[in-house]
Amino acid sequence: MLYIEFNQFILGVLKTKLADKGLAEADFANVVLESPKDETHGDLSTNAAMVLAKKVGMAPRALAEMLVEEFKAYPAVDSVEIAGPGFINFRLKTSALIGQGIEAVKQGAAYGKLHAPDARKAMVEYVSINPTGPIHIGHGRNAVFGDAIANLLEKAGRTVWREYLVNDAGGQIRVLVKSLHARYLQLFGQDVNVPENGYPGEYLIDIAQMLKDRDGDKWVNMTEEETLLHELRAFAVEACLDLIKTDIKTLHIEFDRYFSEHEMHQTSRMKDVVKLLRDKGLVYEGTLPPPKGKEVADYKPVELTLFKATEFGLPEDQAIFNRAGIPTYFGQDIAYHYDKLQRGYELLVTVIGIDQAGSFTPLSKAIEALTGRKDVYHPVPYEMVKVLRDGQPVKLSKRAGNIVLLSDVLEEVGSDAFRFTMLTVKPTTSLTFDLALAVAKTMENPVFYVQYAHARLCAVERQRAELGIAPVCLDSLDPETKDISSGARAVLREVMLYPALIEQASRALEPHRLTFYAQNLASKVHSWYGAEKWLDAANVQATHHRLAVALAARSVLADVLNLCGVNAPESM
RNA sequence: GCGCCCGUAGCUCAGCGGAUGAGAGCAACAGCCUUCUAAGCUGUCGGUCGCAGGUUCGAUCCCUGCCGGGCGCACCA
Repeated sequence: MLYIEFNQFILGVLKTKLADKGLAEADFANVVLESPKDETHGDLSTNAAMVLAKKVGMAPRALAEMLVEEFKAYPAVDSVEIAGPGFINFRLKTSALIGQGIEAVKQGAAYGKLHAPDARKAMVEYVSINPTGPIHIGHGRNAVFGDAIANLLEKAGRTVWREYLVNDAGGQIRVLVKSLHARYLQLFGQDVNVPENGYPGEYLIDIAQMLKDRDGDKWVNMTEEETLLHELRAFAVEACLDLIKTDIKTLHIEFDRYFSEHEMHQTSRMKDVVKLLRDKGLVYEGTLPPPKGKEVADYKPVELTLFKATEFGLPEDQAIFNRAGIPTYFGQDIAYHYDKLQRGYELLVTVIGIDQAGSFTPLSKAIEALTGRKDVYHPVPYEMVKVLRDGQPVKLSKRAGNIVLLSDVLEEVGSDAFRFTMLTVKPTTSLTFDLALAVAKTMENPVFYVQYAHARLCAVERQRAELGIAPVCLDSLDPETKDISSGARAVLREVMLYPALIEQASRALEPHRLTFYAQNLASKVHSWYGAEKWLDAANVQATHHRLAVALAARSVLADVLNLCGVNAPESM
């Protein structure tokens, strides 16, 4: 792939030419080869001279001058210019771009696939919502991002494992069972309310009915909470998880594993990790000060097992076990992540709500302590989704029972529109989802713009056959052809940049760049489509050159949509 | 009080660990279908990048302090 090879060539030149300047590997880390914002500045541009000038002890432009001749020697380079404060701008030969187009068509889905810079196995953990009810729209954002990140990492050449943590061991399950039991009793005509802090959602009525169908009145006279918990836990969790899995499936997401917290606690992970941290002097028995900013009437200092988060500059230490000796959420988390490490994963990505920032920060420190590395744990925080219904904000609360269900939204706008829309905004921007607008705006949703481009490219191929024009033979194309218009060249330029997108987006774990690239490429396609007629039975050779470009665009467009988890339709 | 996120065109948002005259989509306005899908194309309009300092040859981007919005803050999840 041209971009990758050229990038390596540039780094090679830099290292050779500046070998005696005492530069370290790290100095080259900031050197980037990118497409200039302004296309009149060429096809690619590097900041190398500016980034390295200071270390080398030369003025940026002078350093650039020194390097230009070497760069000119690269076969695909047509011309090199030094611009502004010291940018080195490259214009590539159109024949080289055509070569990239041909490569893209030939390689298909393999085009843009990279070899990971290091072989560490990656695990992406996402969704992971508690199995206490259906998914709401905010979790949908998590699901879409996690899945796209996993796709991206795979495309970048990593081995990726997708996992959902089923938190079936905490106190919320106890509450769930109590709520379910109340609904169950209601089915038998008893005047019982769902507990104050329980789950009032109507889905539990259906689940209670399933329980009644299965067990009849077996639990009507059972009041022993522990027995109910023991007997109904698995049933309740499974039923709720089924609701979640249905939505996950609608989004075309598949996990490699639903990891059960409950099962993990049958192993010694918890004990082991605490011992490890204790041996490092990071775990001790102590008390926590009263919480700030929030009145707690019944605060009493109690001796707990604590993780020394303050050692890492955090304001408070973190409890690993509560006063009853049961692992806290944080405690479970370090055990779970220790488990991931034990399974051989060394790149741990977790898509997690920003409201849990307080929990993933100490966790990152614990993982740092366990591995001695800072680049193992990568939380991807995302802002909550705010929902407008009839112009009014909807308070998202599972407890209040007025959540906006993902399944409802998907029914209204479809998986493609939902996934693409979620990926058009970076995760740390809070997103307002206007339900009325989502339906009404369907036609102006950018996903249709991109899909339409793909459909057009397919339509042209069908038209070709109808006109009796022979299919394109890639090996007989002439790279030096003059049949490539500026519109077609612009498309090829995007195709050439696709590997750069994969490289950069995967490194930054930023899948929203995929949708921006897709819109950009689609825009170039539509623009070219309007500017020039592609099919011309009287000039088959020129037609073939144009069709080759169209095929390349189609292949890349399909691939980038695939990474987003969005369909690439052949017709619309 | 502390912590995390955000504040860029009327609206929704990009701007990839600093740099070549601030971008896209939508909305508004003006054009383009006897010719490959007009769910499209072409053009116009539109921003003192929340405010104030600082670092630099240069800041939307980095640092500090404000202002505004969202979220979180024991042994809840």
